[in-house]
Amino acid sequence: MAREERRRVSSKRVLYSSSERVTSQRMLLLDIIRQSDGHLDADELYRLAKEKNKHISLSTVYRNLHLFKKLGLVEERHFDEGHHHYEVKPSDEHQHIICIECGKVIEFTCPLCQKLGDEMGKEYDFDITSVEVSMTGVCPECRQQRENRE
Amino acid sequence: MAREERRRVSSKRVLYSSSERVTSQRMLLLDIIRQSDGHLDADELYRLAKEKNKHISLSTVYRNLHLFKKLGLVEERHFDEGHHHYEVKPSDEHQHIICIECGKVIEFTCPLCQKLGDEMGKEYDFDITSVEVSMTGVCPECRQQRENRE
DNA sequence: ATGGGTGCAAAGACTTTGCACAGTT
DNA sequence: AACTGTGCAAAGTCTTTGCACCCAT
Repeated sequence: MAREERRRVSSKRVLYSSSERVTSQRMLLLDIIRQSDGHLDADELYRLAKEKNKHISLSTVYRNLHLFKKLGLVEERHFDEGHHHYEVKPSDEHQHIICIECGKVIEFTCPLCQKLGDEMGKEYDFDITSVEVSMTGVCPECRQQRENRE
Repeated sequence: MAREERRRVSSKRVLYSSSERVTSQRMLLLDIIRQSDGHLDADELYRLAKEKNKHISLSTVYRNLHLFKKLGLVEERHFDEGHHHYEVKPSDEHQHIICIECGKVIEFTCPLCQKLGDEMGKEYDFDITSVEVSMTGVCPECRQQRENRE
C-alpha cells in the first residue's frame, strides 16, 4: 500500500469509526484536503470541491471543517489575515514562515518549539494543547522584486 | 518623570513627529491602549473610548489601529478567534499562552524564539520581520472547574 | 485655504444558523 | 423509521469604504 493511500484510508477510518455519518461530501472534502499541499482556506476548499460536485454548499464546507477539526483530522492555522487556514494534521508538528508580500508559506519542523511548550506548561501550570509559531517576512523572490523596483 | 509618563509621551511623540495629524481621537485611543494591560480588540477599545467621547465611531478606531500599526506603536496579534487583538508594542518581545476555556492570556519572554527567527531566516533566505508564538491550553482555574464538573 | 480625519451609514468579507428535504444508519 | 447531514437563503460578526462635514496644519 502506497504512503498516500495509507494516509487517505487512515483519515477515513477515523470518520468511519466515529459516530459521525459517512457522506459523499465528507469523503470528497477529505480527499481534497489530503491531496492539497496544505494551508487551504474554506473558500479554496469550496471551489475545489465544486469542480467535483457542483451542488456542494459553502455551509457544508464550514460545517465539515469544524467536524474534521473536532476529530483531529485537520488543524486550524491563524496567519496574518482575517480568515482561517486548514491543513491535514501532520504526524510531525511543524511551524510556518509566511511571506508578507506574496503569501507563500514555508514549513519547518521545530522540536524545540514542542519542548518550549512543555516547559511553559510547567512554569504556568497550563495543560498546553498546541504550540503555534508563525514567522512573517519577505521571501527571496519578493525581496528581489523590491530591489528591482528601487 | 515617571516610567508611565515617559511611555505615554513617547507614543505621542511618534505621532507628532510623523506627518500624521494629531487629533483628539488619536490622543484618546493612545491613552486607552497604553493604560490597558494589553490585548485589546477593536470593539473593547471602542467601548472604552466611548466612555470618554460619546461620539467616537468604530471606523475611527479601526482606521487608527491601522495607523498605529503602521507607525509601529501597536502590534496585531492573532489568537484563536475570528478577530484581531492589539497591544502596545513592547520594548521586549514576548509571546502568549491563551486559555481555550476562559480566554485568559499569559505573556512570557522567549529570547530563544527571536534566535530561532534569525536561524530560520538564514536557512530559508527570508527577511524575518516578526516571530509570533501562540500556545493554547487550559489554565489551572479552568482545569479545576472541569474536574469539579466530572 | 487645503488636505487629511471623522462620523455615519452602507457595503464587504468571512462564518454561522434555521429550515425543509435528502441520505445514512 | 429515526435522525443526522445537506443545500439554500438569511442572518451574524468583524472590518472596510464612500461621502459630506469638520478640524489640524
